[in-house]
Amino acid sequence: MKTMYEENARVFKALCDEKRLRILELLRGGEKCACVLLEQLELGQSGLSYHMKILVESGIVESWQEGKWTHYKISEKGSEYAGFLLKKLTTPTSALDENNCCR
Amino acid sequence: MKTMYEENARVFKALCDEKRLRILELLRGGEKCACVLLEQLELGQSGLSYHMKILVESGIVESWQEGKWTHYKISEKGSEYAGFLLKKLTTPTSALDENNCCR
DNA sequence: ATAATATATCAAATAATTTTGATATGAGGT
DNA sequence: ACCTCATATCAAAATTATTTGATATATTAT
Repeated sequence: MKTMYEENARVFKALCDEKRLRILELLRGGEKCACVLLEQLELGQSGLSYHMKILVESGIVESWQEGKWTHYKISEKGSEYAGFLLKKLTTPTSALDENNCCR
Repeated sequence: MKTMYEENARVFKALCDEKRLRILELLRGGEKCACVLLEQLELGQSGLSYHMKILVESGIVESWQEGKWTHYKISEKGSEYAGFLLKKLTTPTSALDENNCCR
C-alpha cells in the first residue's frame, strides 16, 4: 500500500528534473508525438520513454496511441490537480500556532 | 551559470520526497523549531538538517535563528511563487497547436 | 508472411540523492 | 574561560534515479 506522501510526491516528480521541464516546455506548444519530442531533445529513445512514463504517472501529462505513434499533451485536469495539491500542502491547517517551543 | 530548468526544478524538489512532505505537514500546524521536528520524525539530526536545507532553498520554507534554535515555517510568498510557477509550466503558450505530426 | 517503423521494457552501468556517524561552529549558561 | 546544547557541515556508505544499449511488442506497409 502506497502512503499518501508517496502518491503526492509522485505528482511533483514530474517537475523536479531538468529534462522533464524541457519536455513540458515543448508540450506547452501543443500536443506532440514521441518522435517529434525525440528530435528536439538530447535524449535517446529509451531515455525519452523513461521520462514520459514519469510525466504520465504524475497526471500532468496524458498520452494516447494513434496507430504506431504515441501522442502526449499536458493534461489540464492533471495540472489543476497538481495546483490544488500544492496549495493544500502549503496552507496552514489552523490559524492558531501550537507546538512552538524553545524560548 | 544555472539554467532556468535547474532553478525551477529546485522549487519542486521540496515536494517530491516523502520525508519532506511529512515535514511540511508538521509545519502546516504552525512554526516549529528543529528540535520539535526532530522528535516527531524518524530522522537523525543531520538528516533533518539536510532536508530542511532543501526545503529552504526551494523558497517554500523560511528559517530564522533565535538564540541557539533554528525556527522554520512555511513561507506564504514562496508557496505562492511555487503555485505561480506550476501554473506557468503547465499552461499552453498559444492557442494554436503546431508541430503535430504522424498521420 | 515478411519487413520496417515507433515505442516500451529490461538489465547493466553510471550518476545523483539520501542516510549515517563524526566533527565543527556558535550561543548560552556557570 | 569552560561546558553544554542546538544545529550545520563533512565524508563515507547505502540507496535511488537516470542513462545507455539490447531486445521485445505492436502496427503498418509490401
